[in-house]
Amino acid sequence: MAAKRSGARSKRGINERLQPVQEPRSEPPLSRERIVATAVELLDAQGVDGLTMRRLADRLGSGVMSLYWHVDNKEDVFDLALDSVLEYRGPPQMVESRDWRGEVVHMLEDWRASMLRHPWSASLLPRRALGPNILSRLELLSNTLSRAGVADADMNVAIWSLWNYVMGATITRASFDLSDDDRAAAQQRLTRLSDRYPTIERSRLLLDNDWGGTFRKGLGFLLDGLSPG
Amino acid sequence: MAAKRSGARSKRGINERLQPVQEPRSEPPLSRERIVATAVELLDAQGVDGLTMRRLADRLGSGVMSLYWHVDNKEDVFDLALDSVLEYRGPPQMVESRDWRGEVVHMLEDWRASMLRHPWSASLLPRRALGPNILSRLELLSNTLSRAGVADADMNVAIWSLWNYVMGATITRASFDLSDDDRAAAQQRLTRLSDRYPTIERSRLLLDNDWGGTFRKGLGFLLDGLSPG
DNA sequence: GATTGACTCGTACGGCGTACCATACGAGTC
DNA sequence: GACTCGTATGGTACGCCGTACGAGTCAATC
Repeated sequence: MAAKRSGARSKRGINERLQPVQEPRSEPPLSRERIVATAVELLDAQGVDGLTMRRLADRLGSGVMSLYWHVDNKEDVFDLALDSVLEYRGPPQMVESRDWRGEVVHMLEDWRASMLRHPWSASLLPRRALGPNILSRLELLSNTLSRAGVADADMNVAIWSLWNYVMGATITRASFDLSDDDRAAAQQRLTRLSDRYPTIERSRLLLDNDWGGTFRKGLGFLLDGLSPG
Repeated sequence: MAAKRSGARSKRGINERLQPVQEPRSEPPLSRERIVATAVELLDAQGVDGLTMRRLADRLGSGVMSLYWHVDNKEDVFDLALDSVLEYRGPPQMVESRDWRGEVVHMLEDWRASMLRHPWSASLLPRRALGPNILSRLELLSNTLSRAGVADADMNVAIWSLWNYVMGATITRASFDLSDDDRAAAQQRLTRLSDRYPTIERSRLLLDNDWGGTFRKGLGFLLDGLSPG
């Protein structure tokens, strides 16, 4: 049952006369854009499992089945929400910089940041198709690498390597985002088994939570390997 | 009523099921192991969404609620199935080889292969905890890199970089495993938009389906970047 | 025989995605 | 005004889901 009747919905009006003052009351009409925006809100607030068509409709003040006029099904909602979150606006100063490495790093860090701002996107991406915003990023990447002198023969490998790295890092980060307590507990569990896993115990692998720094440093290593010089 | 770890069910009669033609009918008793094995079967056959507790029970010839004696809940089943699929037996000849690079490549390729043999595992891993088999692999990796001369300060970055790479590659591969037709259609769609994405169109990024080769080559680049020499 | 603990499972509940269908409304046509 | 028709909304219902609850079975032990 639709939660609230604010009264705005009832005919009530004494006169139907058109009113020049825009009537702002009742919800704006449904639209694909509004549905997607609300879905992102809901996903941000409640995570992947928190998005249900019923809740989405509630938040929109509409009936559940009305959604299906604008979207095909729930999968569709996921696809749209995901792509909507991955738009890229380019580096701050679009100077024709010769700093290809900086450009690549900026775009990939932004990519990661965009996904981490909406952690559900990381776990969603693996099952989704390539939307326009993702393709744009790949295009930009390809372009920059080309200008950087990566050989055509290595281009696809380079792109996929960077893609893999970003995806792996982001998905990992998003899913292992434990509280400090959890992390400490995990490392402690590890310590208890330290005869089994002495090396990773020693390096405190699970305690290290400088995700950003680790990401940047590892990306540097990968670019070292990829760049010709 | 949490299910207890009951180790000792072997108390059972020394022999009771001895030779006579095995009674074809009645199922063997439920057990954690049997549940996990059947869950893997079901996941292989029907994918993540295909696994339901009802179907699992059906396949086991038991009632649904009986499962809950042996596992906590459905999440638990996922965790167990995932870890069960990631066991690693080490390189073929456990020679004390000086070929650290070969060892790393072997383990990571095996990792990828194990997950691709059960494609659901790729989309599952991101949300799961680190099971013993995963930790073993990390331990081995850490060990090998250490012997290879990777500095302690870089160790965690190196491990996570390789982890990221493998995860990204595997998840991507598992989810983009389109048919040839699909792939051609995707590339065609891209061609239609070739003014928008000229560079990736030209490199035929989506048509390249030598996933294994790309994986190996990119891994090589990453190791180049990681290795001191 | 009674008790106990390990194990099995039927029933039921609340929630899900969505198919189907009735409805409402504005615009075009006669 | 009466009519269709495309667009949009949403109530009801169906079948499936995970799992809480509690009753039932059976062997081992007293």
